[in-house]
Amino acid sequence: MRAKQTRRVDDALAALADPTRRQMIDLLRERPRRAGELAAAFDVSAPAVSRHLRVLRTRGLIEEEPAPQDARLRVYRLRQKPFQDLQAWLDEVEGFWTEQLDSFRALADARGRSRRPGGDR
Amino acid sequence: MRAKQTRRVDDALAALADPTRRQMIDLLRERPRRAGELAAAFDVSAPAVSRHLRVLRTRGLIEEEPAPQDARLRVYRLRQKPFQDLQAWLDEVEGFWTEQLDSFRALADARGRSRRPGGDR
DNA sequence: CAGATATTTAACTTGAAAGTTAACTATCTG
DNA sequence: CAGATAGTTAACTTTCAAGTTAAATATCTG
Repeated sequence: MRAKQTRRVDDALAALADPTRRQMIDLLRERPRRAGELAAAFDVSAPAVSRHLRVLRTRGLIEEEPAPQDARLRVYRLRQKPFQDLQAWLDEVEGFWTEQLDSFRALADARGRSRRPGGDR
Repeated sequence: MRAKQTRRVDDALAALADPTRRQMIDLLRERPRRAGELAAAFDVSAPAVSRHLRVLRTRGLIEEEPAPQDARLRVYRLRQKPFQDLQAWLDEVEGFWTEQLDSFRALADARGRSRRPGGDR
């Protein structure tokens, strides 16, 4: 039913697992940027940055296009879809609290959260 | 000043990077579960599951408490905060499209998106 | 054309992550 | 108490991600 979506969420999460890539997203969130701009922002070598960008691209989080004025430069920008997918997944997870917590937390609070009169399960 | 929040988002993303852990969240989303229940759901050994749970716990995504009736059992449940933090971060990222894309894309489209025809994407 | 610039690919090293089996701890049950 | 059950920790192996430097590719500039 949602195997493909699940796959995309996993892709996005895998891509975002590395803090450097996470920060790259934060930079690209402000505006599209060239590879060199990003490389300057992080204290790692250019090849390392290049590989991070490749990961982000193959996982679908960003897209690349050559800069119009100078074809040596490559400009990277965010793609929307994976972030939408992530949000959709998080909304599902949030259901845990909106659906269940009402009844559950009411019960938990009622019994003081650490005591154990038989309640759940 | 959101260094601490950034840290938490990185923690959450690191914890969710592994697809097995991602699926564990999906199971815990339905209801709190024991370690053994989760182990049964995944085709890996119990120690492997135990370690995944530890990662999820130390990164703050779940919490553990002994089951009331049988202290051998440990019940794991989702914690809300990291997911809220993630959503907050995603909302920031989404700003890219709502704030900037309007003007940016309008401009890009207006000038034909690049000097070359066709190749794009 | 020669040299500089931007970025990627290649080749390699290293550290950590994830899996395994075996052993340990704690708790329950007859 | 003896044995079973639930789960974790220990010790080890293997795979892989991320970093590095060096070389390659492509494009711009004088």
